Amino acid sequence: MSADPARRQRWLHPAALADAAVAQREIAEACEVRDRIGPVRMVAGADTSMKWRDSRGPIHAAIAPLSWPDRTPLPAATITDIPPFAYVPGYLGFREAPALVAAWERLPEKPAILFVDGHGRAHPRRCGIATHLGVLLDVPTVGVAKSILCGRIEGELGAEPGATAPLIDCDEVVAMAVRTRVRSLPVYIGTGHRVSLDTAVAWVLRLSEGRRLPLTTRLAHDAANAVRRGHAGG
DNA sequence: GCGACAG
DNA sequence: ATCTTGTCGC
Repeated sequence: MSADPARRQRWLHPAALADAAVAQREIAEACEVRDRIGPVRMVAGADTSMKWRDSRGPIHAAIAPLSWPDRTPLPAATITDIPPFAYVPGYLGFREAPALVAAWERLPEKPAILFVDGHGRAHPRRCGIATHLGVLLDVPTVGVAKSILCGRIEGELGAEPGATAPLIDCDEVVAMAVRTRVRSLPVYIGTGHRVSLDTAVAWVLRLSEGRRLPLTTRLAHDAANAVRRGHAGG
């Protein structure tokens, strides 16, 4: 898609953890922080679901599309896969991206922007799962995370919906803490790939609809859970 | 060395 | 991420 097969293989299935860190730095280098988005007639959310305390069991991935601007949910593309290893903070992409890439390939039509559950550049090596997936697919992605992996909020975050405060790591703005709903914890929005930070925040706000998480995330979460519950032993 | 740590 | 029940508020 965006790289030669050998490099792509290392970006998706690194041989060891040390190779994974190298791959993440390469992906971060390939990541584009400026807007490069086509006509938006469809957007989508990406999420995975798994059994409680079974970090090595099967993961169920879903990509849930939504027509734009009418916001009509379209059939989700799903797949069940066995992750290569248990969850390790900082390496989420290697665990979930293979299944999400497979789900993406099952979509009859490709969305213009993909909203991913997790961070974009707000990662120690600037390679959260949103960036990881975006570069692999060469698709515009936005990271929507519910908690911080690294960095700290600069200043005070207002209480009104729409209020923002930068998330800074090593003197670099890596994401925005955004209040999407009154009296709710903030959400951390970041560039995944080919979407600027301002554009990412604007899109999440217009998809929030008075809830903490954007509609795309909610639909993907529901679709992934539905697959898990319909799965043997789910 | 110790604590922190997306999903 | 995940389980489960209840409770509070618009």
